[in-house]
Amino acid sequence: MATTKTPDANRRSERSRRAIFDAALELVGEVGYDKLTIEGIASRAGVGKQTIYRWWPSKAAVLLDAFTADAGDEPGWELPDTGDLAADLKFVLRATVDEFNDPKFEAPYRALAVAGANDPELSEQFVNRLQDTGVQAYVERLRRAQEAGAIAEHVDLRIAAEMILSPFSQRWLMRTAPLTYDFVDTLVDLVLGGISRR
Amino acid sequence: MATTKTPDANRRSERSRRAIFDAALELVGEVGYDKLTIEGIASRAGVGKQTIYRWWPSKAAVLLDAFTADAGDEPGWELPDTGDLAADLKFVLRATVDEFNDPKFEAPYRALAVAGANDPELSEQFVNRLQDTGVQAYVERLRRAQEAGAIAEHVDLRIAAEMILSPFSQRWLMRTAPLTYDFVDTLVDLVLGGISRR
Amino acid sequence: MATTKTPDANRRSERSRRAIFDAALELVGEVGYDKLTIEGIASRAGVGKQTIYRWWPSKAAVLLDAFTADAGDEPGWELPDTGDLAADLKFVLRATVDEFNDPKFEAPYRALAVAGANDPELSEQFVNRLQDTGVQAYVERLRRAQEAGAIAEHVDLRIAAEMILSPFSQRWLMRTAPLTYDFVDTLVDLVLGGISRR
Amino acid sequence: MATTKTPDANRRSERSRRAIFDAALELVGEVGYDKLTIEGIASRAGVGKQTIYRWWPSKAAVLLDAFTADAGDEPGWELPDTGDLAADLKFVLRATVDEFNDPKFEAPYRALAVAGANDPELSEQFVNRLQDTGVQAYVERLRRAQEAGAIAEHVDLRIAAEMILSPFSQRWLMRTAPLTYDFVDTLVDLVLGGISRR
DNA sequence: ACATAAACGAGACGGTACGTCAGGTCTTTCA
DNA sequence: TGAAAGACCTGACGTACCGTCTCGTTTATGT
Repeated sequence: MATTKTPDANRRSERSRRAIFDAALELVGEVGYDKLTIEGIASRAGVGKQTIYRWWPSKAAVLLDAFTADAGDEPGWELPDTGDLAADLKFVLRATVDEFNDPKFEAPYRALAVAGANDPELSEQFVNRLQDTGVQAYVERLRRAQEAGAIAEHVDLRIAAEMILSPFSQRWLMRTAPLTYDFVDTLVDLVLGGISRR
Repeated sequence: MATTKTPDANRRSERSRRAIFDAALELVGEVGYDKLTIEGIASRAGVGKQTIYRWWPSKAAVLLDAFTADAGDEPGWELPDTGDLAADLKFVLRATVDEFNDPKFEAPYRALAVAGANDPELSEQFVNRLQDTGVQAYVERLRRAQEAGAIAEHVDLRIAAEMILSPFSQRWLMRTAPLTYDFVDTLVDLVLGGISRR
Repeated sequence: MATTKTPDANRRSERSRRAIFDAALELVGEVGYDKLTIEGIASRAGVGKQTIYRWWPSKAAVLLDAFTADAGDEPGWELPDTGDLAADLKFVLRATVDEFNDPKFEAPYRALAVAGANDPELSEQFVNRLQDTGVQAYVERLRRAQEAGAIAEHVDLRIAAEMILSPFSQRWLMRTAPLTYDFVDTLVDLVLGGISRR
Repeated sequence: MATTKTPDANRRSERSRRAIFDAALELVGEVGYDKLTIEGIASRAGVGKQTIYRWWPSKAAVLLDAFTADAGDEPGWELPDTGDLAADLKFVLRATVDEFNDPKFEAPYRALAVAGANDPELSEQFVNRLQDTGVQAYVERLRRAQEAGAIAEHVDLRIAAEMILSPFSQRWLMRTAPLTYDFVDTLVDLVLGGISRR
């Protein structure tokens, strides 16, 4: 049956799991991802190193679990639909601006984005568990707008969502410019209206 | 007399500098950024470790110099201007698709993008020396289009450029989807025309 | 009511005890004493670690029991007495040469000798249960020879026994020289006759 | 030429070497050989672990070097020769009794004897560098006595020396009985005269 | 015959030390 | 005096076992 050394999850210590998550999130905020170490997490959590290695393959995996356990991103998340697409998008994006400017959120999320860029396997998990849910919610809202006739039929909604979200993510990840309400408002307007003169 | 420890750049060995760049680029392609080490570079380059530490503060800095020395991105780079904005953008973006799909280019560029995300100081250099030149070229082309009346006056051209480039970068960096000619063509059309029904 | 945690020896599993002994003796032969581990014994014996810790305080104690259970050295062991002291001693020592050159015997016995040298408590048990019986048998045989007038009255028989046995043990333990029939024959003659010229 | 990674002994730090020896000898006295660790030595010596691993293959090797560097046993060591063999032997053995009863000496020497018993390679070095010099000195003294006619010609002097030294070593190593002046005096008399009644 | 309590197998746990790798500093030797 | 070589201290890696501590599951009475 090829189980090959899988530890018994039933006997797992919930207390340790929580302590490891807390320690990981604290430490990544304090020292940054590069200086985050398994030993440091174990020590802060009051846990043996082996208890971490038993359940996770890398510090990135620990952090990913810690982050999702914490910020649990309920899967069925949805954007509001007041009928006014631009307003709805701006509303949600402004909230996201606040979230991404929160230091509690920033350190682990940036660390995961970065670790993912180097490790395709982790990247997939990161994207699936954290980014895609967000993108899907946008695509869904755009789909309803398209059905209501507000968006042209030929438009690829996935790409449309990326036109909104990627400039946002990119600015944040690369720190090329601050994330402001103005920025997202302008972005939404340009995406909806296009840049060409009519 | 306040130089305090700055080595004399005149006496610097050009041979060593080149060897270090070559070794760094080779190795990052072979083992990836995480497993790239100063010792490895020094050994491959036939150089003492100190020779690296004397001139660069980190492996990221070495790589950045190596990459820019190699792919030198001449600063006065410009987009073509045939009068057809959409065609010009698509032309350049298709070339960029090919470039980003080239393994030679991918490893170091991704490494730098990632290292930058965690290190604001490096990030600034990376952005200034590699990304901004690209964005500026786009902004410049868009400005000419705006002057020619093809783009509405109120449009923030920087954000417009990001609407094109960020979805592209993001897909590549996060590997969320392959970079294709179709994708960039669609992207250009949507950015120019907007997604709303007229 | 001061029993505090003594396990009930009646309920003890004989099957496990045997399996542990077998595993310990096998493993000490295969990997040596230093690399002998409690976990290894438990695993080889198909036994929980706790079952070992319940009954023995250390791997040395397990090995000591395993060895004595196996090579049980009946306590009332005696040297032959044909009337010819030298011949009797040589006969027994030659048999002992063979025994000590048997690999089955060597690994655990050496391990115990060594472990004992570092651990006085264990040493006592080892000496009492394995070595003293041997020495006593020699002393006994010498005593009879002394009573028969073959050995001078003033001789300390314990020391006399050690003069025979210690060079033997020492050569074996330190591997300073091979154990041969010649060696023990010569030894017996020298001990009996002394080295001085008459 | 097959040098395979041998470090350059010229550049070696004498300060570190000494500190390691001191730490090893101190620690083996304080905690015993089993609980002596490379990490402990490194830490006590204020030295990196790698500096130990660079120069020695095991804690036993460190201890052996430390002990011989300290108690340097000048190779040309000789027993006194007053013409009275018994007196000379007793004199030297009484001094050795004192030495072996000195706690400073005991811990490392016992540790080495024991480690050697389990590791043939180490054993050889231990025997060559510490034990053989002693035995040789005895053999030498006995040889002179033999030449002077005090010892029978047929006597194997190596075995004669072992008859004196092995009971001594054995008692000490196994703690079977205390080392006293009386013991060594008796031993010498019995070895010289034999135990048989004349 | 059955209840019950102990020993049992299994193995997760907090730890310690292992032996290795690389970081960044310092020193020696050479051209 | 810059550079090669590489020893040094430091600290994290991932692994192996330690001895303790639950978990169900036998097993062996003792009522």
